[in-house]
Amino acid sequence: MGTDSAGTEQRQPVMADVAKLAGVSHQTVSRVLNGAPHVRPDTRDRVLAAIRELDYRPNSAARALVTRRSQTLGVVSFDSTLYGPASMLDGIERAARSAGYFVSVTSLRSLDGRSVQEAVDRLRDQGVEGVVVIAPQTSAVSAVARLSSSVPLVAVGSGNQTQVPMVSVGNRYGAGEATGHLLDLGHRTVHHVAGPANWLESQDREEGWRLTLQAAGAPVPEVERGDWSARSGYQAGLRIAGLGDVTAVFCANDHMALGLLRALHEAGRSVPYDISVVGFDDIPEAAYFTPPLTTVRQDFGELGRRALELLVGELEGVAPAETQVQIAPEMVLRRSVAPIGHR
Amino acid sequence: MGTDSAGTEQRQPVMADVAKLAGVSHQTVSRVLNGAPHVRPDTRDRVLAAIRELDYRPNSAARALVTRRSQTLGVVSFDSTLYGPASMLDGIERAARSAGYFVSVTSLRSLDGRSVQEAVDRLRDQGVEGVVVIAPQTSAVSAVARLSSSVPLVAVGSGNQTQVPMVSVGNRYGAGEATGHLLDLGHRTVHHVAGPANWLESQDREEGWRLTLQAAGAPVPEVERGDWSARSGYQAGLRIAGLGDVTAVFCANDHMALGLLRALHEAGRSVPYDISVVGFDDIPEAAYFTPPLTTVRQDFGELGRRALELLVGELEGVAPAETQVQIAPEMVLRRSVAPIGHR
DNA sequence: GTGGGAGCTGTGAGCGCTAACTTGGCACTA
DNA sequence: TAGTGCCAAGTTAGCGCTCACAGCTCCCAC
Repeated sequence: MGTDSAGTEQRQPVMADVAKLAGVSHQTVSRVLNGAPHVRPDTRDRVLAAIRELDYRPNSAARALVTRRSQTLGVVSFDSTLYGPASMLDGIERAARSAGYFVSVTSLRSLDGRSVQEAVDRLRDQGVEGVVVIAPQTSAVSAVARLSSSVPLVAVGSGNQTQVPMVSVGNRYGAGEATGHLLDLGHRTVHHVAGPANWLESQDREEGWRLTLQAAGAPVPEVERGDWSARSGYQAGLRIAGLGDVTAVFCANDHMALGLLRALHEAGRSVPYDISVVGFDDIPEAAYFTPPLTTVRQDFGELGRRALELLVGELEGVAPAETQVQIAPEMVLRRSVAPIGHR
Repeated sequence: MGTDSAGTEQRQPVMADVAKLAGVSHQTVSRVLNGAPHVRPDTRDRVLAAIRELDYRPNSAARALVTRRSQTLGVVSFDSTLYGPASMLDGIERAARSAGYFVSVTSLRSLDGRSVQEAVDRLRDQGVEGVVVIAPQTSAVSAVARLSSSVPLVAVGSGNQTQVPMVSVGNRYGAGEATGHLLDLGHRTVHHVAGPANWLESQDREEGWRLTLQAAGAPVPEVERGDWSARSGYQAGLRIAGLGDVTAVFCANDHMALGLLRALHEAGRSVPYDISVVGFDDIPEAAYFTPPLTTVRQDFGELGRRALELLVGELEGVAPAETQVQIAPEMVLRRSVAPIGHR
């Protein structure tokens, strides 16, 4: 306790302190802070100087309380260790920052509807203004669709779940391109290592593959199913190597393709001379697999950015031009594919 | 505008609404919400029922304003697209949630001190109670050290920067193990593909490698330097393949090892028969490289968890047992190494 | 009885900010 | 000179919550 009646306590300065130092009212300080008009330049300068001198920081809780805006968005992610979700999160965060929002994240371990609901509730309790859900499992999407939520929400993933604004990649298209490319090279048919059955991306890629085969009159082989991991791709590869008549494989992601490559190598099958392999995602490492992997590139960062754009549009009352955004993937040709019979 | 004077407006219920419905004062509602003692069971039940009926959610801004606690922690990450940072973020988020905190993230694109300062300031403006910095560059660490910040802060990365609480991996130790293992196998020396010179992890791994060679009296070859990417490992690999007398290479991470493997393969050098290769990290895919990669495993999730533990300890006034936590990495043996002369 | 300590609940103030309104001054017009 | 309008401030009232402090009831010891 200082001798001065004002005290010299060691507490954070508040707006009133700035006002006193600058010789104005707290409201004028607020005006300066918020860029309101009708403040004389020299008054503004005095206020700014006082702010600097005291190292004053506005209290965000107080502001949020009165404006009812937290400037914070929530992101629910499934497994942010995976390359895809991590990249989307990164894209979302960057876009959010440049739009003036903070980003609060929460990860899901389990993918049932209840845990999605819980995650969104948690975020909502924190006061987020909107939520992006990165949860591309069918269960999660349907959970999102019937989410009893008063918070604006955008999903990123695949699916034609029109109840919820959504941005996704043209998985069906990309898978079709990959499959078509292999058929064009003379392969009689194309085998498929699919992702988990409950992921929308798996379903769409599988469908794209299947429809393309059917359209070309090619036989549709039984699907091998993995879980996105290299390990599961390896196991699928061992089974495929045992089949004997396989000349082309389309994997639903690059990690599984890596495992497949490994299994084929161990089984003494040469890629691409015996078997051509195509992946999906184009992770940065795909160009350095043995052999370099032909794959379908999707821009995860862009996906995240577009999702955020959609959400911010909704929040700030801009008419939602489209609530279903689709981003086209693009084939990247590398040495893991060859025409049939090429040796 | 209802006929009732109370109105039937469509606004979020507040504590007073719950209190009125339950026939108690707002303070009693608060007590129930915060688990305070001296509330009669049936009163508590009435309040709980009212909360459920109105779907009441406490306003976190109001609570934060009065308690001066936001229940939010900040994370500054460098490139959350990379496997390491993404995994740490994941570990941090999970640990934070179970400790009752929210997590707000912000990504750095550039790594100079100023942008670290900005990121921390931004988080602080948002009202976070503490910050974890995942920024393993020397520049970032020194920036953190002299950060003019009134927020508790923990760094995760390497280094002996004792001014800041820090949790890191025994990079020197791990690199020494890897190098020693290769020497034990009869290799005359071990080449090294290092990470960026300004990353602490690079520096420590390089030092571990160098000291081990020197201790064994082995010659210390010139270092090849990459940037963690498979691409840079590939380029280093091309150079190493041109050297001719190399029999063992230790790469500072698995992605560069992947590129190296690719380059050696293209150059017609067999791994492990001509050249043994060891990586660092043990990313999930390392077991499926061609050949499967011997590497040094570090548990990123654990790293994140420990960092958060340290931070929460600091926040909640627990005596900081240790402010410098070190986690031991562990070698994982796979087929990319062989004794010298083995064929 | 009556004082007093528990157990339970209510009252009032105030966290730091913004929104809405009010006030005072000055220039320009009629 | 009075009236109008605009600019540049100041004043007041909350936002929804928690904290500190009263009360009130009940029960038991003396």
